[in-house]
Amino acid sequence: MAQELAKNFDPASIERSVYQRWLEAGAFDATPDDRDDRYVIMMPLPNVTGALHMGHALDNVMQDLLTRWHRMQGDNTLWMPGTDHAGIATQAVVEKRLLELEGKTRHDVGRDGLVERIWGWKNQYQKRIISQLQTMGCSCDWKRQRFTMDETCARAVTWTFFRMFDDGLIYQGNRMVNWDCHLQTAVSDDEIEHRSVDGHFWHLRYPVIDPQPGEPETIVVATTRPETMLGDTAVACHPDPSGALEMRIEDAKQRLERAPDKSKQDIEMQIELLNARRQSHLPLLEQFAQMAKDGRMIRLPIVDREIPLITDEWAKPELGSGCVKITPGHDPNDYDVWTRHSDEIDLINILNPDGTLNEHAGPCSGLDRFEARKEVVSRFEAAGLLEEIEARNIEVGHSDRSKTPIEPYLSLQWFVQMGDVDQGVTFGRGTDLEFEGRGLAQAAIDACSGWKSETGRTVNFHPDPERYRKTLVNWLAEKRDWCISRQLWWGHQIPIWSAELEQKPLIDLLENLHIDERDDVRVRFVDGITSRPLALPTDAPEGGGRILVCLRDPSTQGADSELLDRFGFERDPDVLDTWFSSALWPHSTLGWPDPETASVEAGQSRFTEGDRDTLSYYYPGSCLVTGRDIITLWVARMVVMGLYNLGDLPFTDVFLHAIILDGKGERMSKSKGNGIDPVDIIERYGTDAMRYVLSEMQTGTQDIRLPVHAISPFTANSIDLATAKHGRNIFTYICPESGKEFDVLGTMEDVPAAKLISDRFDVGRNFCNKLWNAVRFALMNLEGYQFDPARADQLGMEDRWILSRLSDACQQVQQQLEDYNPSAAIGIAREFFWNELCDWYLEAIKPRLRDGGEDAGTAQQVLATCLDQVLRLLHPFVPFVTEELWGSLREIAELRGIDAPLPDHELLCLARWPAAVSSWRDVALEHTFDRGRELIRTIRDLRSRYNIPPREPLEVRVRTTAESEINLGSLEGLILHLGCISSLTIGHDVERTIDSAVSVSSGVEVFVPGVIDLEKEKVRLREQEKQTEGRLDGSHKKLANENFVSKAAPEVVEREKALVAELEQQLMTIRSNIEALNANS
RNA sequence: GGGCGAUUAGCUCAGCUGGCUAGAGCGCUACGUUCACACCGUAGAGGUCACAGGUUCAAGUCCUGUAUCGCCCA
Repeated sequence: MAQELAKNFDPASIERSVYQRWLEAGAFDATPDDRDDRYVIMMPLPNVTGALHMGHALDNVMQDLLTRWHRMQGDNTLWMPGTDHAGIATQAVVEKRLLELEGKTRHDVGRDGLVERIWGWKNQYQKRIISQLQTMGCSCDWKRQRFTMDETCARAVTWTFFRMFDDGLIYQGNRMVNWDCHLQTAVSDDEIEHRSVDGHFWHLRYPVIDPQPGEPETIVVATTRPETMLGDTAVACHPDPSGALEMRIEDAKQRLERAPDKSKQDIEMQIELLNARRQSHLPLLEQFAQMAKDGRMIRLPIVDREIPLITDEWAKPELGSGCVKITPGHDPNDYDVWTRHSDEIDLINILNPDGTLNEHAGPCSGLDRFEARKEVVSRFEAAGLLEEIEARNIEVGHSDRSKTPIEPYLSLQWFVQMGDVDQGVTFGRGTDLEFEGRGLAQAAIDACSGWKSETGRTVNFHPDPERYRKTLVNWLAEKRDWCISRQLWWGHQIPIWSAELEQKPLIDLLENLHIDERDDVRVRFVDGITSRPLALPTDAPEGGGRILVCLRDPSTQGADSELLDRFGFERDPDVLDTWFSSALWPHSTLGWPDPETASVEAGQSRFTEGDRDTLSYYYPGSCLVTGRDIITLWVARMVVMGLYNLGDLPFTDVFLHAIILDGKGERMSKSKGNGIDPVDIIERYGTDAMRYVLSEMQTGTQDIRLPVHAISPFTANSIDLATAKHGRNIFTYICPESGKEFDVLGTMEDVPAAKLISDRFDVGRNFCNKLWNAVRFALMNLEGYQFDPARADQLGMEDRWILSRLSDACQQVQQQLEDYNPSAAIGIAREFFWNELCDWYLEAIKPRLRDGGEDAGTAQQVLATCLDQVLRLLHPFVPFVTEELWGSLREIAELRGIDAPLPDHELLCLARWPAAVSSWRDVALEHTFDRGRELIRTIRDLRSRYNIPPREPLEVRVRTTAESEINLGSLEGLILHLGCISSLTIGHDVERTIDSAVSVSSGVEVFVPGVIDLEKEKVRLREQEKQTEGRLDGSHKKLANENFVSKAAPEVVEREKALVAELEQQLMTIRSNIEALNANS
């Protein structure tokens, strides 16, 4: 006999060994083989900045769900795990620690020293992350695990860069970037959060040089960043203020017509103001425009620089003085103005990379930008040039990483051209799928807008395709170039060497490189803001100039880099944006560009297997699973890179799951102090409990609220963080019972740390325990069981019913998973398992099992089959408990099935996914069974109402129609047992005895003699009468309405008529029972 | 400012293309521990579906507006 299971499920006692069993069996290993059906998920690689939180848990549980489901369906399934170096984020945390612990900056330890420390950090967190993923039960192929900076991925990065450089898609240019003065790097638009802060609008007065009689002696400009005036190179006014104001007024009038009533007043006010302004300001504005045309100059205070008054449409005549200061070096709009007037005005950079002002800032040089702001203001004030200070709420961009204000900063950066290219772009160069496209962004737009790759693939979002497609397309449609350089030390260093060369050494270099024979070196000559390739030594331009050399694989091209050194070249110190390497993830991990030569670390699976290789077998993949906040970052870039390098899409489906929020509805994150570590949940509730609840919460579009509780380190009680009082800062709280302070981030040394949990996981723990006990029950009752296909002909009513329900459940779970609806899928599985199998079937067969004999054998066989199928059905959601129970079930019931044994496997995770057996489905029988269940519930309700103990045998008489009489009759045994009934009479002619309690439902009257409280009975029946009359009244009205009868669908009308007939019948029955009661009292 | 979404029982959420007497789980109330499970069983109470209009024979579901909240973009 199999070993008896413990009374309660203890997850901790099985999880480790079950996972070990999977690993030892190589159950998750993916190897190319003959199968055509493959399923490939590339993990959206978590970054090594820190440990995973519940958001990652959800993301990975969803991936594991899909992976296990497909693996059980027999697909050749690969789930590729890995981690991301996350350039800026990781460098930032390590630098921060370096400063905190050792008081050093990155410059103290140097580039190599810092990078070495980051590798140390990476190793530590990668280990932690992998351990978290494994604890969660993730069925990844760990033997293919990659890191974005390992050799294979690094090669893919430089090859892609090289190819894009060669295609002219990568260029270097001076651009206004978002500069993080703290981290001293450019950050992308995605890495900025806009915050509304209390700021000021300073109105500064600039003197006009030699004003003509009647002209103003000063011009007022306004700014939120006064220190930028030090970099002003012009003041602009509108060339045609009158026309511009006219246009604004016309515009407002048109808006007024379309506007809803509530905003009409606002717009009318605007028009009034514009009109007023025409009166008050227009003459002056016209004068400014004239002065600009006359070439009037302005004397810029403090730095004492002469700058021109120019006209440009960027100046808004309706705002402020109508004049605007132009700082092309430090404002994107002003930079645009500069591009239009570059022959008239200068461009001055006043900022050092660290946020202090440089030598161009005159007396303010050396000051920090915020000190300089004070200094400038006070100097203006002293000079009597400060017109006004206006308090104002302003939007300031802050770096996501350092949380410091971003400065627009002009610097030399590398870009990928996303927009359309004149000569077009070749996608999938050298592959069978090669095609021409207009540009990178356009190709991605097309890919989710009906375009199909050569292999027939396209991108679809789930579960709300159109909504998220729009999000992506809207973002891509801007076709903004992608700034890929970062001034960091951690990441993929840009494989470019540059130098200024005269013609002669340039020719020498080209000859030495054998440039015309090489496919791994490219040289370009920078020509203004564009560059052109030098393919032959004879291409070298006469005057020489700035030369860029790109190496395809610097790690193996030592000779080339030495040569470049000799010619005075320097390698670009910048590294690539992290997303550049993560965009390649779906193919770099498979060995691209060449699996044959891709490097494999010790213990890892190879990229080639016989004549098959991972790249051609597993690319293109199947599904990307991620949060919707990352559509633009991930999806767009992966699609672009997949198409560019391989000509095909990295995935066809994008499953966008919910975002995890805390009890207050705020996004969960560890750094906010509301983030739960999945491992804490697992320790308390078990992995399966966590997975069950996460799956249940993943509905369609609804974000997930998870009220966060802290476990008090003092009392071990749980404290709701949504209502708890904070301690000395936002990461500490006060334990209400002990009054002591605890910390939720775990970073404060002197304050005890609390674990964070959520009681929403109770549900999952309970479910697993129920499942455990159902199998435990089976183990106790399957003693001596032998499989016998002949029993298929001896099935009882409840046997056929549960098999019918099982078949339906399998079909529906499958459907819901196909629709990316885990919540509905697990809901159906739960409903079947708990409310049908446990609540009804198990209870129904208890007497049969007790009595033994052949009928017990049949019940055993059906029970074993149902549990077998339930374990399979639940496995992708709750893998540990099902795998463990699978072992126990197989031990006691070697063969399971009805008319033939089901396909078996030693490991559940490799067993066949249950298919709905259509011949088991019997809707009519289900209907009859439902009537029986209703009857039993009615009897239980009567017991409850009259306080009859559940086990006291009852005599029950049922009056019903002739048809139901037969149906219910077939369930007699079941009803007797489950209703705990001593005698049951069912018939169309059964009479009510005078002292009977009565219950009336559709077509059935239930009498229980001898337990009556006449008054109670009458009150209840009258209530039911009233309710039924109400419903009947409603239906009558509906049917009396001619429009309803003529316009509604015929089946709706039919249904209504049937309802009326039923309700009328019921009402009659109720009334006759009331009459009988009245007659008796 | 532009775009997208949400608002349904005390709590957390389902409710597809309009046909509903609006569901589930938790919580709550009453009863129940010899016979798998108290992390359980049985029964029950709980909702003018945010608000105001409209379309329709029929609106939780469609349209318009209002309020509140969230996300993305500028």
